[in-house]
Amino acid sequence: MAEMIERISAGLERAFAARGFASPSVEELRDAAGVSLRTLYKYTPSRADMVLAALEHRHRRYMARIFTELPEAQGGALDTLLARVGGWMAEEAAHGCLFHAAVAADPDSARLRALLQRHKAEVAERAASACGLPGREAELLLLLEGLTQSWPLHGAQAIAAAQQLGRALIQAPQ
Amino acid sequence: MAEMIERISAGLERAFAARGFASPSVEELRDAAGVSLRTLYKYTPSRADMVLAALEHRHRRYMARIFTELPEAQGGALDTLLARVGGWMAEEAAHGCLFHAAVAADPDSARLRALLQRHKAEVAERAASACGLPGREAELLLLLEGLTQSWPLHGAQAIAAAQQLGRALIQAPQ
DNA sequence: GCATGGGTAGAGGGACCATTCTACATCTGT
DNA sequence: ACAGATGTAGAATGGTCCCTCTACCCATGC
Repeated sequence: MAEMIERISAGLERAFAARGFASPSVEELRDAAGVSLRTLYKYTPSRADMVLAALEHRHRRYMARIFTELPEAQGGALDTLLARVGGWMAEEAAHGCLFHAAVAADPDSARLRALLQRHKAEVAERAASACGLPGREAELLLLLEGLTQSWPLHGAQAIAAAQQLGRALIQAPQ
Repeated sequence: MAEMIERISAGLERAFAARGFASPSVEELRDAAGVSLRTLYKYTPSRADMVLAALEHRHRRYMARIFTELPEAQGGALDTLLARVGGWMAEEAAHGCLFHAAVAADPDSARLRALLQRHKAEVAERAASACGLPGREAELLLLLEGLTQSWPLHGAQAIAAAQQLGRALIQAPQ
């Protein structure tokens, strides 16, 4: 059933977000997913697949939360975007970006690397289009990544810094 | 001897940088350090200590490479700083910041978290003082982290984006 | 009534790994 | 010459973990 993989992915995402990627054993993941070991392995045939399922679920949630119903105005869109990322950090990702954490925990996995790249590229692209700044994906991704990574250290100050740099980005041409 | 711990730390840093923090076994670390298992455990009594020794060594190398002999001029200093971080990424950290990777691989370690915070705080402080931008640590760290994290995706474009945002930071007051 | 598909519960295999311990080599100062 | 500190080489231990497999339960349709 489609609901089963959704339920499993949601549980896995919760488990990995709370406990990191290295330490939770498959038995802990089973408890978090709320199914039996056999069913867990049926839908995600290896621990690596459990990681991928969790990240795909997170990607969907992140995109939905960050990009839906942004204001139309250029500056307003970017400001809102950055504030939402700050809110996401506070509520969901106090330990930093889950995609980077997954790759760091298993740097040899090509599938994981590809998923990270796809996630970041899609975020940059959606941000550029939402803010009306085509071709500025590099600058926007730099702001978003900088905010995500410096939020644990500077909190609300990091959001303000990102918004200030974002205004400079909009005013500066080229 | 002091040279022994230095040699071990250097080898450990190389091993973790090349293979990540999760997968290398202590035997691999021993080979990378070029000493016996007994000596390795004498200077770093647990695998967690090996990680800390590697990160301390990296911190020293990073600070020395990024911050020595920066130009005096405000804009020149920040431009050079960001270019050097780009060079560091290309040559030494193609897979991203080693400190973040270590914390991601073992999120429960308080010592590791503290070391990450100290490293980032010191980087931000040195950057602010080198660029003559006291009180702008949050903005500078955001730029540096953004560059570090987006470099794997955008390469030289990421450096240019960081430098452009850096110029905006210097011109904008407050 | 019962075959079947999809679920639970949980034990076991086989491999790997961090750490400790034993036995031996080599330098150094006296 | 030799005692002691410091090193190497590598085996043994104890534990954990991923994954598989057996045994069983239960709804649904014919």
